[in-house]
Amino acid sequence: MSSIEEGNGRRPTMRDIARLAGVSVATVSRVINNRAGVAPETRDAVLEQLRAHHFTTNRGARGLSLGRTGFVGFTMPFIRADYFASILAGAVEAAYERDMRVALCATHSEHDREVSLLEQLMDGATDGAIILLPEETSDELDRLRARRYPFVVADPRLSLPPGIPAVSAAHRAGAKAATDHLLELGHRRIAHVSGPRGWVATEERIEGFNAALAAAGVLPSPELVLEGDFESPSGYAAGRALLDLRAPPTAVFASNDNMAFGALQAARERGLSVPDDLSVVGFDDADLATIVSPALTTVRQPLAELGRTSVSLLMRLIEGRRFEGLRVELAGRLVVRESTGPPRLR
Amino acid sequence: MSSIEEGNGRRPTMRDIARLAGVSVATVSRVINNRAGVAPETRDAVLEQLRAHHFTTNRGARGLSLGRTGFVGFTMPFIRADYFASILAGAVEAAYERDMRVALCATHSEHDREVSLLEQLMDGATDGAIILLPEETSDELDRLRARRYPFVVADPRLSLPPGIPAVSAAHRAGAKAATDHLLELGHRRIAHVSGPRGWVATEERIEGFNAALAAAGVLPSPELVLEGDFESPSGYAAGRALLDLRAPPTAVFASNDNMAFGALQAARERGLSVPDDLSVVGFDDADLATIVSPALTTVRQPLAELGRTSVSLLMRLIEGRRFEGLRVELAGRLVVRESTGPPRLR
DNA sequence: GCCAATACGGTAATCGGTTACAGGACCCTG
DNA sequence: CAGGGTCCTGTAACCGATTACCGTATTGGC
Repeated sequence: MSSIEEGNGRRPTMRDIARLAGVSVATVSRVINNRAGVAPETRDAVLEQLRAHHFTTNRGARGLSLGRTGFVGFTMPFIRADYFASILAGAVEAAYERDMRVALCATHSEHDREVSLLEQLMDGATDGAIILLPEETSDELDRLRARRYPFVVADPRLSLPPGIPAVSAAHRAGAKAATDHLLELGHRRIAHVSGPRGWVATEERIEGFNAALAAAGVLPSPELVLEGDFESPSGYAAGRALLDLRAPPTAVFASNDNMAFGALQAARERGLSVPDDLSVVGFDDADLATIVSPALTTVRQPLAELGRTSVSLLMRLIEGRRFEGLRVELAGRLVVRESTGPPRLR
Repeated sequence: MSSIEEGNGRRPTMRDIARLAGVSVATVSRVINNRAGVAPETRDAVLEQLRAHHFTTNRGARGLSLGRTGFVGFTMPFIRADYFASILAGAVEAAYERDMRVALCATHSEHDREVSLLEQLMDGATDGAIILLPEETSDELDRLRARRYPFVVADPRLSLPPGIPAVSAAHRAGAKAATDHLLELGHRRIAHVSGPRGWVATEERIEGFNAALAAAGVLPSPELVLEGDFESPSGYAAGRALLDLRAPPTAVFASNDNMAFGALQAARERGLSVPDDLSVVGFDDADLATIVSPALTTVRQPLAELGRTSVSLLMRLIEGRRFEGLRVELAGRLVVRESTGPPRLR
């Protein structure tokens, strides 16, 4: 076939193509970028060479010229199948549609590592970044913003200073919907297994939980609110503790699915039937929620959408105007499955 | 504080630093890259400016100069399933240790898209790529290799032409271990729910399954081998079909955990007890395997290790010598949990 | 006091694109 | 046929780093 790149392994450059087509690099560039002002025959000649030699434009070089890299950074504490992967998937999808790539970094929840990753992302390697569940303090985020590096916080862990763009889920509304559902079924002793205290997600979900109880005229009992860490074992432990109470709850609202699974397991161990003896509601709607038995009633978080929205917000930041205090909150919705039902009559 | 980048948002360049420190760019470069031949005072002066202005070197420009981008591409069909997430996590980790970034692409199992992604990765945007479960035909992969773009196939879907570096799991050995386990427990009517026929993983696991049976002197019965698609519903369907047989199996070895979960569900529906009435073994050791009840006996695949190994192989390709026909196979191991036991006496 | 060796540090080309600007060819009009 | 447009195309200066090569001090030896 041709000889430029088949044999010697060197990718053809625009200059190669220009020489072969007997034109200048400027013309080749015009053809590649579909700019007007090139005679049809010239265009065809160039296109032919481009195709014959499998030319693709060197992103790095283009980035240098344009001051854009075509990369979006994405830092996350962990890469896992559940929550994180869903958000990531949405972000990758949205980036692809905009002809951007996603540069991935896992921080392992180490603060120093995340900070240094951000430094590295800013190395002109990316045009901006999405920081999922940031480990940074508000101060650090503020400083980052002062440096004019475009970034968006996805699902902030702690509450953020104003002026930092963030995308999060509607924790309060979701928690309220979950609790309302249990109340409507007739439950009155409803427990809550929360996430780590202090996190935005935790506090707002507790608020939603309490708001629902208050609206229904149910007095909250502190003994029914236990703190977990969003991992399954903590849900299991909380479940056991709750079932050991003199007056155990008839329903549990867990702040995420993982902990709900743990609670389910605790109930199963006691030989309790779900939902007859205990109703369980989760939060997230992880893949597992439908696979587990009984299938979990849960608040569906629009995780992929969260990723997508983060990218679209970020692109707006990158492309131009700055926004002050831009916040997006995405609504979830309750998905009722098999793990909730009316309390057993006593 | 300083004035270069705080106010106007432009990142300082080496030229800025050089001017501020009263030296040339060459000297700044020498300092940055820790090269010898710079007087201590000069070095200090430069370092001071570097720090004062938060200089970080522009990766894109450095990439252009050096012909290296510091990016490794990673294409995968999906991000969600935990199989993928685990491998990705390993790869990101390994890349980080080598000061590389991972550029992520999800193909959604669309062949055209994957091919075009590879084109894009080769845009000088990455130094090489890892292709997980490639959609490409062997021909296409061969052509890719002819272009001298370094890449490694992780967990090949179809069997690969020689000369293409690949990292895969020890399917045969894993399947044999799983089947041996069931045989040792005393099972003789053992069913297998396979993956899609033609896939390397499927065929090799079937081979391992058959090898174990043969070694134990058990005649294989074709009616006990059903084809699934690695998704949970297909395992459920297969489970129902198997239990409908005149002489149902006492044990099922599913080619992955998802299908094993489906089989578990089918057994539960029939009111059968696992493992007393039916033993079930999976393959993968997904997160869910320990959460589900009874906890699933399964073959643990070293998924994160698969990602790590892929990166390390890729780096060797990128850094230099070519290897012909480099193949790595990673061993898994059987994890015995609660879903397997001796067959009920008849 | 002179010369060579050595240590530093600067100049400029380069990587592969983009693009402002200049300039040539051609056609049309008066 | 001169002058003015229009249309196409080329030249060359960037983008921000790396680095081969060359020039200049400084120093030490004799």
